[in-house]
Amino acid sequence: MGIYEELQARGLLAQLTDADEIRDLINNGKATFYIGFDPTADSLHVGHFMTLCLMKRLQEAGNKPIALIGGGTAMIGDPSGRTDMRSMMTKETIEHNCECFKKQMSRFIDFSEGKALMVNNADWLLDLNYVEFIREIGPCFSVNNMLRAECYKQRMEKGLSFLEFNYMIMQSYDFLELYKRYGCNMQFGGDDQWSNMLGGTDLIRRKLSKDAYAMTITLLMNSEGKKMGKTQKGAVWLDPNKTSPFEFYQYWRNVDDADVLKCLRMLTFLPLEQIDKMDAWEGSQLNEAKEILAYELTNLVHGAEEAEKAKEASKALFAGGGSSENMPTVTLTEADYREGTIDIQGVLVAAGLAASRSEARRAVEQGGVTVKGEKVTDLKTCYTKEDIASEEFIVKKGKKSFKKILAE
RNA sequence: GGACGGAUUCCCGAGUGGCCAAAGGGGACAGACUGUAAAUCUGCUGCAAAUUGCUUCGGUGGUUCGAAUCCACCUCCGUCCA
Repeated sequence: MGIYEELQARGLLAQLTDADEIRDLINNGKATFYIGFDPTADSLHVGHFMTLCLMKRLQEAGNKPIALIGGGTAMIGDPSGRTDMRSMMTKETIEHNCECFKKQMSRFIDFSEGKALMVNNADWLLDLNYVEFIREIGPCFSVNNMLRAECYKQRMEKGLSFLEFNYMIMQSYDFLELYKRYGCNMQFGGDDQWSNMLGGTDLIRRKLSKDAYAMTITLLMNSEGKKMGKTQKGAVWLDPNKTSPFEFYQYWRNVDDADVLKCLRMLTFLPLEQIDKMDAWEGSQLNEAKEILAYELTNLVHGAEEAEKAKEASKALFAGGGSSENMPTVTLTEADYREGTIDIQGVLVAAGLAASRSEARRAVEQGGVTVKGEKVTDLKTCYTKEDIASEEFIVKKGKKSFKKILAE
C-alpha cells in the first residue's frame, strides 16, 4: 500500500487536481510539496497539527516538504472560511508568531540535512513593487472567476475588502515562487484552501506552462458539522502553556462517540489494521478507544511522559484510584486570603474554575462544587491556610473541571 | 462623491423616553439521567461588600427630573447610484 492509498483509507483526502498524477508523485517520492501556515497566533493549533502530520507522513514516504510560514500573507489575512475581516496584526506580532511556529514545527518535521525546508514568504512578498507586480501577475487572474470562488462568495454579503481580495493572488504567487526556487510541484492544505491553491496551479500554468498539483485534506469536522479543535475558550493549542497537556488529553477523551474512529484514522499514526478492529467496538467500549485516541495524540504533541501524566490524572479524577500527583494545581498566595481565610467563591476564582465570584456563587448554589469529595452548599464556607495545606485539597466544579490547591 | 439602512450583552436578535441588567433563540455553565458520549428534562447566564449598589446598548458631547431609545458631530459597516 502506497502513501496515497493510506491517506485515502484514513479519509484524509478531500479534493485533488489530478488523482493519478498525484498518486504517482507521492507514492514514488517525487513530490516536493509545500504547506502554508499563516502566523495568526503565537502557537499552532489542532488544525495545523493535522497538516503537519500529513507533512510528516509524506516525508516518511520519501517526499520533500517545504513548510511555508506566511509572514507576508499574514499581513493581508486570509478571508477563507471567515464571515468577517480578521483584525490586522502588526509586523512585530507577526514576526513573533513566526518564531513560535518555527519552534513548534521542528518537533514534528525533520529539517536536518535538507530533508525539509522552512521558508517565509515575507522574503519575497514584502519587497514587491506594486506596479511591476500587477503588470506581471494581474493579467493572469480573472476577477470574474475569483468572485465565483467559494471563499469569496461567502463574503459577498458581509463585505470583502480589496486587501483580503488579494489574498488568493498572494498565495498563488507563493506557489509560483516556490516552484521556481525549489521545484515545488505540489501544494497541500486544508479543504478551505482549495480555491487559493487552484489559483496557484493556474498561475504556474500560465506563467511557466508547467503542471503543478494541489490536494486538500478533509477538514476535521465533528458529527455536528463543526470544525473540531475548538472549544468555547478558543482553539486547542499545541503550546503547553496555552493548552495544558491535561486539557489537551481531556479534549480528545471527550469527543463524541461518532467521531472517535474518524479521529483515530485521521490524526494518529496507529496502523490502520488496529484502528479497523476498533470499528467493531460499541457502547461503553468506545471509551477505551477514546482513551487510546487521547493518549496517542498527547504523546505525539507533548511526548510520552506528559501523555502518561495526563492519563494518570484523568484516572485519578474520574475512575477513582490513581494518584493525584499529576493533577493540574494552583498555588494560593497571601494575597488570596482575607483576614487569614478564603471563602469558597474565592477558592474557585483563584483556581481559575470560575471567571468571577458571581459565577462561583452560581456553581455553589446549583450544587456543582465539591471540595475534598464533599459537596459544598454553603456560600459562607471558608478555609484557612492550614486547611488547604493539611491534605489533598481538591476542588471540583462540575464533572470535569477541577484543580488541586496548594498553600504557599 | 450622492441617497438610504445599520451598529444592543459570548453570538443571533427584540427593544424607539421611566415598568430595562434589557424579550426570544443559540451557545456556555450547573443539576438529573449516563459511559468523562449523545439525546432529553431542569436551573442558570454583567459585576460586586448583594432585599442594595455599580458598570453596559459603536464613540464623544447635548436635551431631560430621567436616555439603549431624542438631538449634534464622529467612526465603522451594508445596499443602491456615480
